Amino acid sequence: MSQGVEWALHCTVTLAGQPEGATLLGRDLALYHGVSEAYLLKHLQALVRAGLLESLPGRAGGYRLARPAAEISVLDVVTAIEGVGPSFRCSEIRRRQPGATTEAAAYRRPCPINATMLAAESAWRDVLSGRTIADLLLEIHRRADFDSLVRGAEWLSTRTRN
Amino acid sequence: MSQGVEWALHCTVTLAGQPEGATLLGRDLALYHGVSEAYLLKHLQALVRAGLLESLPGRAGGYRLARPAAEISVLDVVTAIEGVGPSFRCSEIRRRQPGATTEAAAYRRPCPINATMLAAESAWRDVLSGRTIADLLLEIHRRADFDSLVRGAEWLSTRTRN
DNA sequence: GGAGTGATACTCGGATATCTGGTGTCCGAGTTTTCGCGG
DNA sequence: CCGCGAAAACTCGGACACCAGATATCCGAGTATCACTCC
Repeated sequence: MSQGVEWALHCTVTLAGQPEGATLLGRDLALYHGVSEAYLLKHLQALVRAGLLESLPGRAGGYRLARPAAEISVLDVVTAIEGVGPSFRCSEIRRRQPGATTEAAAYRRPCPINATMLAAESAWRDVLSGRTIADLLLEIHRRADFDSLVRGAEWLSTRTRN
Repeated sequence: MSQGVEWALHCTVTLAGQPEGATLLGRDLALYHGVSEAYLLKHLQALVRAGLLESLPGRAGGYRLARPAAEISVLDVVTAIEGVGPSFRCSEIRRRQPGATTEAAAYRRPCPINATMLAAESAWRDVLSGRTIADLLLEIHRRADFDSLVRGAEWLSTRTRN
């Protein structure tokens, strides 16, 4: 799985902790998390395309959530980065084995191997779609070291726009 | 996810359908599934290293299951090919954000983001570990086209060894 | 002083290099078979 | 005819190229700001 997923999730949670309507620069998000700015922009771009973030262009630009954090699931962020397709892709090799029939009707049901893998991915998705960014933000506020949290919030507050 | 996982699963199921103790050549497994022989060997090798298959060297060589199909889970095969590590890897970027404490005690708990991803992967693993190769073989025998099944079995029977 | 206007500075967006891991292939190590030879 | 032995044939195992996708980066499109000018 791409490293960008982690960055995207942290950035989304960070933006969720900002005041309503406020924006943060991609540059500051990169600085805050200690990652490459140019590369992070590429991932933020993907989040914008997926409709999770809003980007304001121009000099007073920045990023902010496109909808409430409680309505953005972790799965939304993951699929925005990784793509929507299943990671396991069945190439239907059963049709190539000797003696296999050519009738399409025999292959309407997915082969059990594929079905199993898809079921596993479905379970994976269920967990991720059951957790929202708002949940993560709340959890972090509860679990994190208090002083670190305050200092981080202070650092961000000096960069918040609007 | 690697294409080799699909090949490995099909080969393992195929071997599970063979008589007790009988072997099949890697070459025949490749022919049967219509895939590259040399590349398939690479994956079979991984299954042997993982202790799922047994390989007999020499002229009378071949592959067979190292233990009963009912004791080989789908997860075993997948991890043999893909590796045991989680696909999501947390780089602990929370420690790099401004104002973060350096005390290790604050980071004993995994960050909620990582915890969520790990929980999802755990659910994924649970599904795969709950399904055995024997289950898949039974399911295939039930669902597959009967004639194709018979012809496939005949083709294999001429190549079975021992 | 206020409004209009052009230049400017700054931000995001897509197009462009680089590199790691999956994909694909090959030849050598090792074992069984087989053929030949001798008893 | 039977036992023995060496050579051969065949199989798996690990080492070696190749390529797609992730990684990393840069420059251009677009907009709010700002300074300057004019009324």
